[in-house]
Amino acid sequence: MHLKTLRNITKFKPIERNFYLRETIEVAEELLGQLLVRVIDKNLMAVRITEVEAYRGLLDPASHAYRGKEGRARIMFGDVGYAYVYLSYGVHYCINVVAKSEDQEAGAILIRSGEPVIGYQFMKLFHDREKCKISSGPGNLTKSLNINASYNGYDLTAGTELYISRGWLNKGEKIVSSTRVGISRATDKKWRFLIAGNCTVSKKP
DNA sequence: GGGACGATGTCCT
DNA sequence: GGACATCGTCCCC
Repeated sequence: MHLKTLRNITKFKPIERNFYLRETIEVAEELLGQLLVRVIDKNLMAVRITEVEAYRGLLDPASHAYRGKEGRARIMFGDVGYAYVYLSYGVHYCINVVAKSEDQEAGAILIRSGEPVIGYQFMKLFHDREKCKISSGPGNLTKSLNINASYNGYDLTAGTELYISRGWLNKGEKIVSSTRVGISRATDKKWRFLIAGNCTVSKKP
């Protein structure tokens, strides 16, 4: 990251809860460029979010919330700004942030990829990869930031061990949408958003 | 109770 | 491009 940009960030302050109290898809798009901040024993790490997917509620067949609130996705029916973390394929953790308008019963955004901006060397202790690959894809992202199931239900607005803070979009960066990755239902919905051309995006649209 | 199946990543050919 | 690791959840028998 450029020093100029770093100077503009006076403090890593979590984004307020109201940011997430809007239509899931709208929040998803605006999450691009924001910072996912991780603090472990006074070590600071942050990635700039480059790829996300919106998952809605009872009307989205691809969503874990599709079958109702009595399953693993019950967090998605709760208050906004909290993390929904689940184990994928028995191997990888994936992290979502709950976001929905007051009209929506459920909704969350899967954070798929990020670009390391702070603490890359520390991240490598958890996942030793080059910068473009270390947080590319939902499983790699959680591995590089040492996020596991204990963060399911964690408040991402508290500003403690894990939170989201204001970031930036670089000049000329464009946001594009595409269909979501790895799903077998509702494959027509273009609810994946990414920063075009960024090397950390997991699968080019 | 049991089996199929993932919002994936890696390694092999 | 394909096999497979690996386990929680869900759905059906």
